Amino acid sequence: MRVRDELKEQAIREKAIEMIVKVGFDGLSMQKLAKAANVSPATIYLYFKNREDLLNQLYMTVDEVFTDNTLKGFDPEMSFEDGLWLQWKNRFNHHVKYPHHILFMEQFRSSPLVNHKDIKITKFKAAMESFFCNAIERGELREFPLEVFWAIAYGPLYTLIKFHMSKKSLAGRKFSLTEERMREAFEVVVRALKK
Amino acid sequence: MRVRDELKEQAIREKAIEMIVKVGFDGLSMQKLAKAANVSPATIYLYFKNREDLLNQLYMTVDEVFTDNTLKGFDPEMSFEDGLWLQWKNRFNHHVKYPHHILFMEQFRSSPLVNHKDIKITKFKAAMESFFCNAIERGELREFPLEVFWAIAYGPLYTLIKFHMSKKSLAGRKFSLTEERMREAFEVVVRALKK
DNA sequence: AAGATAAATGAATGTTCATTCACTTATAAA
DNA sequence: TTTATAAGTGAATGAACATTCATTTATCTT
Repeated sequence: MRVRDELKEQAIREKAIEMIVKVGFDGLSMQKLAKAANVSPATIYLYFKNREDLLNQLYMTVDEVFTDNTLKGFDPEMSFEDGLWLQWKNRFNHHVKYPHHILFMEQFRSSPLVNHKDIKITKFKAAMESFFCNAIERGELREFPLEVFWAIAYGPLYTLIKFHMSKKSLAGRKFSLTEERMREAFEVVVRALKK
Repeated sequence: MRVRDELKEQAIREKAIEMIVKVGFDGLSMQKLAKAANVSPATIYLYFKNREDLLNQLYMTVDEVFTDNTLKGFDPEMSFEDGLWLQWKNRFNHHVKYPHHILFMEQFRSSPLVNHKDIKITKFKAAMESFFCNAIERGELREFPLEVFWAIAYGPLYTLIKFHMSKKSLAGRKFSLTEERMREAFEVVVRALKK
């Protein structure tokens, strides 16, 4: 029996994300992907039921890596300040390590294809929610709806990450998100949220 | 000479945005669009050079409407608190009035097609930058890089708008962004940014 | 070494796509 | 009315698409 070549599947997955980021969902064709991954078009169909399945599987994998990286060293019982700072660092590091992923995720999420099962997301969401709730119960935080917290706690970070990733600059010079600047913004955010 | 029927162009534009939001860039075909707009495929090509031109024109129009709505009543000389609050209200109202637009914009921006000329954007960016700089010169604000300000000033608003637009809920109940909640978040943000 | 099995393939299939073209229709000017 | 002109059309075109299939190839078991 011939054995499965895992490198082939890897190549397909990687090239697919690369292509989607470069040329959009619109531009991703199975034949071009096959060529880019050095594989026959038919081979793709050994690993993925069809184009939609490929896209969904990519999304699920990318999301899993994100969850793993984000929860690294994290515990919902941490103090609010420590936990949120760890989240900021984890998320920043993740997006720097996998620069393609954030673009892919954004495209995927803003496209109406999303149909994926929420296996890990639930675990992730649960950890985040219990983190916030613990902090509120401990009386560390001013009382807001969860969404308002979430927005103030993470909104700025993602806007900063976008600036960091972007080739363009807001004012004349290109913005680079150092840990120092991140800390600066973080302290403003935490001071605003804490009691 | 036969006269141009502006309703036809309008129909094409509206249906295109509708379709893109519903079915993604991927799913938008010229023939389906023609059918949806009650028009011959060839008619589309009277108003738009080709598919790409159609998409770019849509983007430019949508962006122009956004700029107009956002700058309504706005003056870069306003006090920081008044100006930012007006921005929050303007942007929120805009996105509620044109719920398709934000999804379309997001898809467009996260797709690698963007190629549009920056005519109005420049005017818009200039207004925003001078607004921030004025506030800093007047000594109203703590001194941060522009991007850090921007991130703290708008990041939370957009996260809130996304929650408001989303069908899904973060905790059990669906979140609705009332002016009261917006004001609540706004005050936290302003307090964090002001000297 | 032979046989069995699943991986891998290139070429083929039928479909859908963006775009064009020869033609018809409506209207402004004469 | 007639004529000129541009709007509007349905059908056609060739390219590109997702997917399948008859074969070939590699590797495990015996």
